[in-house]
Amino acid sequence: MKAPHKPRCFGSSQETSMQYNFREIEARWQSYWAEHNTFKVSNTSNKEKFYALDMFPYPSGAGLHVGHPLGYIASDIYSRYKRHKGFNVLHPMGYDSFGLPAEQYAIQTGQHPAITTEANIKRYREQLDRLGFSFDWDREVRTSDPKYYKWTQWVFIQLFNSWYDQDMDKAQSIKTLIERFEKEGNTRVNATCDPKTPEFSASDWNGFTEKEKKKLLLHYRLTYLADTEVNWCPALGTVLANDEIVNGVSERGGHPVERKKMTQWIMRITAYAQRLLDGLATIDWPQPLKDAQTNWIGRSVGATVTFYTQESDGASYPIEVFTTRPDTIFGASFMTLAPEHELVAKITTAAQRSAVEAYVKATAKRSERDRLSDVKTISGVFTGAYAVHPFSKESIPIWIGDYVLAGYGTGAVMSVPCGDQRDYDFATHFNIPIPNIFKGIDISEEAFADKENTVIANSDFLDGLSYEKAVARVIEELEKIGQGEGKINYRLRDAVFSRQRYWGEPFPVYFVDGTPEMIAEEHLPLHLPEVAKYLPTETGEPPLGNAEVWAWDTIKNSVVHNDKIDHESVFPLELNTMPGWAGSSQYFNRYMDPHNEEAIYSQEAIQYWKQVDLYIGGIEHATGHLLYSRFWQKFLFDLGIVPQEEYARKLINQGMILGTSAFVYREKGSNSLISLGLIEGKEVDPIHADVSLVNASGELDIEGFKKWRPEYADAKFVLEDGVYKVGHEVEKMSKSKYNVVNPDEICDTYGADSLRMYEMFLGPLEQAKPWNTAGITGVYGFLKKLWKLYHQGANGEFYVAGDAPTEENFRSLHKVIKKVEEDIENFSFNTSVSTFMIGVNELSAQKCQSREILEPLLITLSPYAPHIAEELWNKLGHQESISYAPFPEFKSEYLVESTKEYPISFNGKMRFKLELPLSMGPNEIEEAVMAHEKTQQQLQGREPKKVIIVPGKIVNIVG
RNA sequence: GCUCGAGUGGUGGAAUUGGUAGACACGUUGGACUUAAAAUCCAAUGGCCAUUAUGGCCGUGCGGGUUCAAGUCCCGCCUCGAGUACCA
Repeated sequence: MKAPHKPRCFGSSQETSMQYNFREIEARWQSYWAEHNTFKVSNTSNKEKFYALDMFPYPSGAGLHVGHPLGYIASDIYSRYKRHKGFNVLHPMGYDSFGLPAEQYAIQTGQHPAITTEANIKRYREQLDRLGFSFDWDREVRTSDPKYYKWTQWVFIQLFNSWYDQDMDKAQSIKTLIERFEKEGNTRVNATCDPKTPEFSASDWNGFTEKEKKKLLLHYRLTYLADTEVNWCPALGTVLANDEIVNGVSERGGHPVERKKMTQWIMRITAYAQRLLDGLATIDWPQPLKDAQTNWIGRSVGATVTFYTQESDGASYPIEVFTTRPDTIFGASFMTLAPEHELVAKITTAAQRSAVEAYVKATAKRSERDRLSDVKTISGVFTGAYAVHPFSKESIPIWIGDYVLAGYGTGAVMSVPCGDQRDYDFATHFNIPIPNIFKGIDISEEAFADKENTVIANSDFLDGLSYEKAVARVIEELEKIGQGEGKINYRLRDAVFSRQRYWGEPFPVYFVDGTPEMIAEEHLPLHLPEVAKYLPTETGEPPLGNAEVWAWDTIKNSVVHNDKIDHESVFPLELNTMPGWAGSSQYFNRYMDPHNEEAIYSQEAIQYWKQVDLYIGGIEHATGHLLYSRFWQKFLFDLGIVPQEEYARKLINQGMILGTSAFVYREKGSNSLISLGLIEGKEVDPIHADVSLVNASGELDIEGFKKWRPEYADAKFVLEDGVYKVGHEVEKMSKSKYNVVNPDEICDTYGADSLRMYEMFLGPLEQAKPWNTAGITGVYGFLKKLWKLYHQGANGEFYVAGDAPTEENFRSLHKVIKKVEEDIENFSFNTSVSTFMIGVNELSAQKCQSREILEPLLITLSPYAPHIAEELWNKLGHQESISYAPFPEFKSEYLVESTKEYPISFNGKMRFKLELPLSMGPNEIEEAVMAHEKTQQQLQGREPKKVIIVPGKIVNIVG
């Protein structure tokens, strides 16, 4: 046996204070902050408040990868900066801890989702703690905590007890509605309600049974029960929202989705459509996000028009249509109904009946997905019925076609083939006439849909009018004959709020004789019960149907065991649970007063914090959480319990950090893996290789790969230059793509400060950018350099010089202060990291070890690299944390730098270079340049121009 | 199809809003230190030409335009990415 090797590296085994020992420093300051409650924040302070919020995470079992903390780092830098600027900063964190993965895991293993969730949260917390965030953990919330979901249930009850008064344009207590019904019925009530609500008088109302009244009130409540066609996913055993479906399959798992009728709780978000739209103008959110919400709400202005069917057997039915082009009404040569339209069966003639029925059946069979993917094929069938044109009184045929959607507008359209391409294609296909109502426009090839250049013709009283005038005129005429009115239509649908899942908030609802009742507020929360299994029951009821303890005793006001029901006042509870967005729709307000058991939050707390000043999170929530939470906030505003109608003043969407995946290439039909350079001309399948098995030059650790993937243990590796080279591709960072980089490992190797700075350095916050571990050595080197600059001697003792810094030292420092402050204010964190590197390089070259320079430099640096800043701050003799030290003020006198040459240009198409002494200040330069300019201008007989000096830059001349 | 966003070295990206394009970093190359490696430090690094230094020309997806001056503004294209999808 040989003697054991000497240690490879002397430096690391003999650590002195010379080394930048980030592991020890970071661990020490993290526990210091925790012990001293450094970031605990009070609701009473003389300071100005600032609220910086992150989208709270779902604690998944995979833990954090380096992409997750990007937004948290940015908000933490901003929070720390604001503390230095003297603000009282609320910077909380919590967990969106209800969700499907924990439930799926429970189904597979039988382990309660709460246990999984708890374990995941613990791991998340450990990972977050290592990054040195300045969260106030005393304010942590978890959506799955009964103390929290009590208030989610509470908001639900408030929604149930409210209706939307369009005259007041706000939500009102349902009691006010009942009073009006008792006095005057519903004919004069202008509410957002079910369009199929019948009209009734006061005496009608007073004559209704309690059950009938309750049923009618559901037409008005802001959350209501209704039978709806929903997206049912058999594999997950649950209903999905539209935004949980991607390309016709479930977002999670990719399972097929079908249509199914179910009784569901629904949120009447459509009541707030206009306010959700208007509010966007008042908030500083990214334009693409605003656009996404605007499109989602989909406001369109037009008119409703009622056509009556031609009388047959003494019956004539009204068909209401919505159109954005009422001006083209004289061009309507047919009508089209959605196949699901309720009048289809009534108006179809005997001769057409079999054809129509066959068509309706055929379309019902086609899944939503087929219908969407096959938009080119034109299909439809004639009903045999005719409608009477409201003005020309001509008969126009009524067709059905699947290009008309039952779910939008009224499910029926007046078809104007000359003005709409879909109507045009339909008319051409079925040989329906295409009358032209546009002056001087050729419609022989395609429809003319341009509003701007429209002059109406062949249209009776609309002839010669422009689009705008014609619209106004035709609406006037329609109202005269009672067959239509101006109308604004929204694409936004009411949001289904029920999920057939276990791991979510239970509804505080029980049923008496089939009608829903709310559990009294003082008995909240209604706890999630234990169940034997997490799947739907044999009878197809949601998982809560498996609970033994699951009915509400109205006498004792408590949940009872099903088998202990011994009197008649025990009623079944709602078995659905709330969707993921329930808990996330008000958590930002709860952080203001998270332990309050009397109220959702105290008025003192919300009046102090008011609203979020900075919200950072991903754009993927544009039409989900970020829309629903605005809806809840507006509702809570109507109730008078929040002071702001919009909860987040400014929002930033951080871009995703992408992973770099590695691939090996297997030749088709063989078990040989071919190196990247040799695959050309061969048919190969790319196979993901774990990125940890690849070195910086893209060479694969073959033995490691064989161990990791035993099925390739016997594979033949075809090498180039003696090594196996992998291919690379940038993809979303994900466990399944084996490209995940763990922040813990980065912290071990380079430290949290390096990780924080590097994540910022990678690129602009809003932009997607690939992770590259190799690049972190840049910022790591910077921190080491800074450390070394203030340590000297054989043992590397901490050292600062007491003597006054030079002008040059100050210049370097103040450049950093100015730029970093500007960059933080503009959220350009990437460029400020460069600024630090330049600054420290300069100071290092100047051999500046001055205390007077180091102190302000550390405060400037501390938002980015809090641990090293805190350590050096402490070595300077400060007893208090650096976190609240005032941000240094930048002094402009240090920034005046004169360059030697000033190119001067002006209209004479000439260019001069002026030599000026370096010592000149801006005023002197301006004078000198003006004097020069004057001479030149006068030589050419022109008026002199104003000269603007930009310090350190070129001379500007403005006319 | 529609809406939005983006195209700058080998790579990630700077450019104070029209004013010396390529800051800073990675990577690469060369050098110093070392038995060697690591670490550290120094130098070079958009392309082409010239070279004794000074230098010259081209260059921000493509084609035009405005301007003394354009990565930046205007017009017309091309490519890529994201979202949305028969919305009457």
